[in-house]
This record gives sequence, structure tokens and C-alpha cells, in this order.
Amino acid sequence: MADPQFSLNRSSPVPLYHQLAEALEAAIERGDLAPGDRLTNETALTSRFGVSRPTVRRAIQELVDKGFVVRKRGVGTQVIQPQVRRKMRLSSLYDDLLESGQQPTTEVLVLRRDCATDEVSRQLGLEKGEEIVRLERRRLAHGRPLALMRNWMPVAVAGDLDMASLEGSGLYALLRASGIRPRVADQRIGAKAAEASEAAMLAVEPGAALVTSTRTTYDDYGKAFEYATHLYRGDAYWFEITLVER
Amino acid sequence: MADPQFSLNRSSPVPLYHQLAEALEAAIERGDLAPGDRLTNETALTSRFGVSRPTVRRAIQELVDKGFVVRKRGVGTQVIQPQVRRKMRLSSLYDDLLESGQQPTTEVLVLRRDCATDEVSRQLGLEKGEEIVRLERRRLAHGRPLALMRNWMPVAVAGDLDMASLEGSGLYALLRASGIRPRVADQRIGAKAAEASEAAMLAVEPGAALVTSTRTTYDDYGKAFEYATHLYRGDAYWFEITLVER
DNA sequence: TAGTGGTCTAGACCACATT
DNA sequence: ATGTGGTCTAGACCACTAC
Repeated sequence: MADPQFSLNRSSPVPLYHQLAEALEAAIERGDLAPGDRLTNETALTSRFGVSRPTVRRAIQELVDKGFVVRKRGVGTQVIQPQVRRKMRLSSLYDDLLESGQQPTTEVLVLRRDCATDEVSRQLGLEKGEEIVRLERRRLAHGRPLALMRNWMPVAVAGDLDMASLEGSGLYALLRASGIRPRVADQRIGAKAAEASEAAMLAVEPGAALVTSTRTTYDDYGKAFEYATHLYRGDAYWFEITLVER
Repeated sequence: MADPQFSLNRSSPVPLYHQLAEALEAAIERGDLAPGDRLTNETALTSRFGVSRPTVRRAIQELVDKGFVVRKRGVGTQVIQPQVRRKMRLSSLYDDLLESGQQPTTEVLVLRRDCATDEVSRQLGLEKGEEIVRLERRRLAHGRPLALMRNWMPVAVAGDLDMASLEGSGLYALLRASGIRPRVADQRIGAKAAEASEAAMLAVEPGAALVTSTRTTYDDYGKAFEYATHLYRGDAYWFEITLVER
């Protein structure tokens, strides 16, 4: 089922279970494993790759979490092959657009320090009226308006951001470069009609349907480092999610 | 940190790691563990509860997957306590509404066998024109229209559904009762303006913003058993998601 | 009955962050 | 230097499904 030449690299810093997960995923992508096919069972994988069963199980669990396979006791591990390819991780819109070849560009509309509103301080776990950094951007794809993005961040996180870098890359990439790693995000996705000013910025008619998203993102230490409300053109953007029953 | 009286029940069919995860989660809910607090470390939990370290780790992993805590090597496991409580699992709208006390009711508009369109047969992995069950419902909360729901299912799955049961409970609950377990779902969430007929059914103005969702759901065996497109009033419904970096 | 995945143990060694 | 979580092993026994 997997490339018969393939073997794990024990001197690599990449964990064995992850190497194995990638090999199995590649086999699925290549079509060596068709939808409905069973994966080789755990003990066979154990001897095939020379690792212990817990390591094999952890690799397969990765595929389960990604929604590629389903497991059932007494039956085996079977491949799902959906027609629609799945996405949506904890990544930035900019990176998503880049990846899909949509030539993203960014206009920074506002970048300044401000006093936190009640809502913002609550979301970020700050004192009322504490100073924060407020950011407003317009994101375009292929030169056409796609999203209006408002972000609020603690000064400690975003005090050093400058407009030039924000226009050249995504916010998450910049924060990551300064040592902040997004780990958990709470997100709310809905719809609303465009107000006049929003419509103008997004090049749609007033009243057009927009996708709305509000998000609070937490770092390595469980601390909120960003609160954001975004608006997307409903005719050009949607969220794709894969849900897995635990 | 956890209830000092608490101990695991080794004769219960509930796995030890899950019992432990629930105990830790309860401690967070109760506020014994405040946001930013560190959990007791793994080896201490091992001796406190008399289980092995892998079992402790698996329990904590459950909390990570739910977005309650964040782990960092050399630091520890720290609690996130968001202001907004998170939801969104692989559950039905009906159950969600029930749980939040919103008195859901359902009107079955269409329930009949039909030939699959290209899109539907593709999503369900059937032959073109194969017979399927088509279901259209209107869902109300507190007696007010909230959603228009269209579902397509293989006859083998939904051939026995009847209007009376569909008006009395959620689709997923009925399918579950007949042995079908949703395991993975691919979902796409967006926005669009209400057309005249949709507006009438949802009691909004034509052109009002609606949340759209299309979903394909897979069972225990990786087989698609449902394709659905739903429309929700944008002023009354949104999706809440917790994303966790893997 | 045979074969599958699910749970659990009791260690070992390592990488990383903090002090 | 210490303490944390991350990886990995080599078994054991159990529960479920299918034949």
C-alpha cells in the first residue's frame, strides 16, 4: 500500500509517527488507497516499518483527525475520499490566498494605538481602557476587493508592527516571526448585509450579503493575543471546515 | 486542583483517560483552575490518580483538542479561559437548539424519492440518476422561522423515514437510532442574499443576508450518507468553531 | 473463531524552558 | 541544574465485528 521503497528516517528530528502519517497520507493522495479501501492493519504496519504499535496508532490518529480515514473496531481503518478537498486550519487569509495562487495584496487603512473598548478588553483579557493596537486592512485578490479586516492586539504583541511589512505579508506570519504562535482560536461565522461604507470598500451594492467572522486567538501560554472582526464578500468567499467526531 | 475526593472507577466501561479528562475539565469549569494557571504536571497526576503516564497524557490531550488548555515543553499545561463559551461539534441543529432551550419545531415540506442530480450523486458517491431520498424542512425556534434545510440521502439510509418522526426529532437522532453514526463532515459556510421564495419562508425581506451551509457527512465506514444545503437567517444564526493548532 | 482496533502499563531517553 | 512535556518501546488484556 505504501511505497515499497519507503522507510522511516530515525535520525530525523521529525517524529516517526509523523513521518509514517505522511507516508500513509501520500498513499491515499496517490490513489494507492481508494475510497472504501482498508488500511493495512496495525500489527502489519508495525513490522513493515519497524516501529511499535503505539507509534503506528499515533500516525493513524493523525489521519483520523484530518478526516482522511475512519476506524471501527473489529472492522479496520477505511479511507474516505471526498470529492471536495478540505482546508481550513489555523492559518491566515493571506497565506490561504497565496497558497491557492490568488495574488493577495493588502492596504493598511488604520494602524494606531488606541484605548480598548469594553468588548475588546474583555476579549483580550485586559483592563478597561488599556492601550491596544488597532489595525484595519483591506485585502484584495487578483486586485479585486475581498475582505475588510479589523484587528485589536495588546501593545506588547503588536507595538512594533509597521505598515510596510503589513502590506507585504500576512499578520500571522509577522507575529510568528516575533515568536508568537497561534494555538487556539474561537471563531464565530455569520452573515450580514453590507452597509454603505462597507459596500463601497468591497465594491458591492449596499445591502449585499457579506460573510462575517469574529475571532479571538490564543498563544502558547493560553493568552489572547488578537481579537478580530472580518467582513468578506459573500459572492467570493466561504469557509471550509472538516468536523471529526471524537 | 481536582476534587480531593475524586477517584477513578476502574470497573466502569468509561476509559480511565476519559474519566480523568472529565475530572480535569470539571476543575476548570468550577474555577479551581483559573485562566493562566498551570495544571499539575504529568508525573504528579500519575501518582495522584494511580494511572500510567500515557493515560494521563491522553486525558490532557482531550482538553487540548477541546481548546481548554495549551501545552508547552519546559513550561507546562496552562488553562485558557475564554469569555465566549465554545460549541460546534458534529451535532444537529435540532439538538443544538434543544440544548440551548430554544424550543425547536420542524415542518417537513418535502419527503420523497427522487433521481439524484449530478451534484448529489457526486457528493454521495452514487451513480448518476440513482434513486435517493430528498428531504426539505423548515426549522423554527420559539415558533419563528430560522432555517430552510434540504437533505439528500441514499435510499438504503433514509428509505424508512416518515414525516411524523421527522417533525418530532432531529434527522441525526433518527439516523443514529437506525445504526448510522456520523463520523466526519465536510462543511462549507458562506453568505448569500435571500431570493423571494426563501425570504417568504424565513419571514425576512427579499435580499436579506442569509448564512449558507453545504455539508457532506460520512459514516463509520467512510461512506457518504448525507448531502445537505441549509439556509439560516443571518440575523438569528451563526456558527461557532474552536480551531486547535496541531 | 479469527482478526481488528481500544485501553493500559512501566519503564526509557530526549528536547526545551526556566532558574 | 532542574523540571517540564515529547517520543518511543514491548509487551498485556479486552471489546467488537465478521465469518
